[in-house]
Amino acid sequence: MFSKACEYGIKAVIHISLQSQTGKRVSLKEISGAIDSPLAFTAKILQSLAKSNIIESSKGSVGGYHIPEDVQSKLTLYEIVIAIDGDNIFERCGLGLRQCNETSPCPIHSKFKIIRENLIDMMKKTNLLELAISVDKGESVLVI
Amino acid sequence: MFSKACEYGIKAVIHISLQSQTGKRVSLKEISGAIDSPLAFTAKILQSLAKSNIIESSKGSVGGYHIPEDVQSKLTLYEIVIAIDGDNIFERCGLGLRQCNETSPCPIHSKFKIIRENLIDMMKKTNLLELAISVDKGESVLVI
DNA sequence: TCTTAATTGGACAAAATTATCCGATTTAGG
DNA sequence: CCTAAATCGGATAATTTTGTCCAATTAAGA
Repeated sequence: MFSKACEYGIKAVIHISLQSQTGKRVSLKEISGAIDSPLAFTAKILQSLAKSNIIESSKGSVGGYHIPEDVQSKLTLYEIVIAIDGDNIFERCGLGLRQCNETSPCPIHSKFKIIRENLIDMMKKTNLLELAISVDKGESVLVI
Repeated sequence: MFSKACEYGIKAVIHISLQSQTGKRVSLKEISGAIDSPLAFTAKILQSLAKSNIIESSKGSVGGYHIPEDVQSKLTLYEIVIAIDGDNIFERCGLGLRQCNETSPCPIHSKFKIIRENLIDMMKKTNLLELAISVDKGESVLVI
C-alpha cells in the first residue's frame, strides 16, 4: 500500500511527535533506533519531510528534529503520506489507465472509488497527535 | 495499490473473458494489443496465471488463452490479485510491522483494518464475468 | 578557537520490479 | 513432412525503490 519510505516516514513522525511533547528534539540516530529503520535511508526521508515543512530540523551539536505541539493536532496522515509518496495512491486508476473517469471508467472504477474515498476520509480525519498519544498510552507500538 | 503486473493481469483476464464468451481463444499478441501492455512482460504474467489455473492456455498454431464461461462467474478479483501479487496488500501491516495484531497493533491498525475489510469484501464480491460484461456493454473500458 | 554532535547533500550500491530477447517446444494444417 | 503460429522458459537489461557511504556544513559549549 504505502512505500517503505512512507512507512518509515510515518513511524518517524509519530516518534518525533511523541518526544516533542516533552520539548525534546530527537536525533536521527534515536529515531532510527526507536522505529527500527535503516539510518541513512531514514535521514533522506526526514530531510525531505523537513523541506516540505512537515517537521522542523536544526543542525549543530544539540540539533535534531521536532514538531511543534500545535502542529501535531493539525497535521493529518493524509498530508504526511502525500508529502512522501505523492497523491498517487489517492488518485491513480486502479488498473493504471491514464484517463480513467466517470465518463470513461475502467471496469473497477466505481467500486474502487468507494474504497478510496473511505481511505482518504480516514486519513484526513487521523491527526498526528492522536497517533502519538496512542503510542504514549501503550495502546499501540512502533516496532515488532 | 496493485503492481503493474497485477494491473496488466487483471486487464488481460477481462479481455480473455470477453473473447471466451464467443468461444474464441485469444493470442498474446491480441491481448497485449487490446489492453496496451508490453507484450513480453504480459507473456510472463499470463504464463503464471496459467500455472495457477486462473486461465487456460494452449500451444500450437491455433493456440491461445481462454477462460471457460462457468469459471468466469466464479472467479473473483480477489483470487486474481492473490494469484499475481500474493496476499500482501490484504495482510501486510500498514506500517510494515512484522507482527501487527489486535494485542500489539501499530498506531493505524484498527483504522486500516476497516478499509482493508471493505477492500477484501469488494474484491471477493466482484467476479470476472460482471467485469467483462461491463466492458462488453461499453460501460467501461480497458484502455486510455 | 577547538571539539563534538548533529543535519545536509551528493554519489554510489543493492534489490526489486518492470521489461525485453531469443531459442525451444507444441500443434494444426497444407 | 514441413511450415506457420502460438506458448514456454531462461537469460538479460532497464528502471525504480531501497539502502549506504562520506565529505560538507552547522551550532553549542568547553
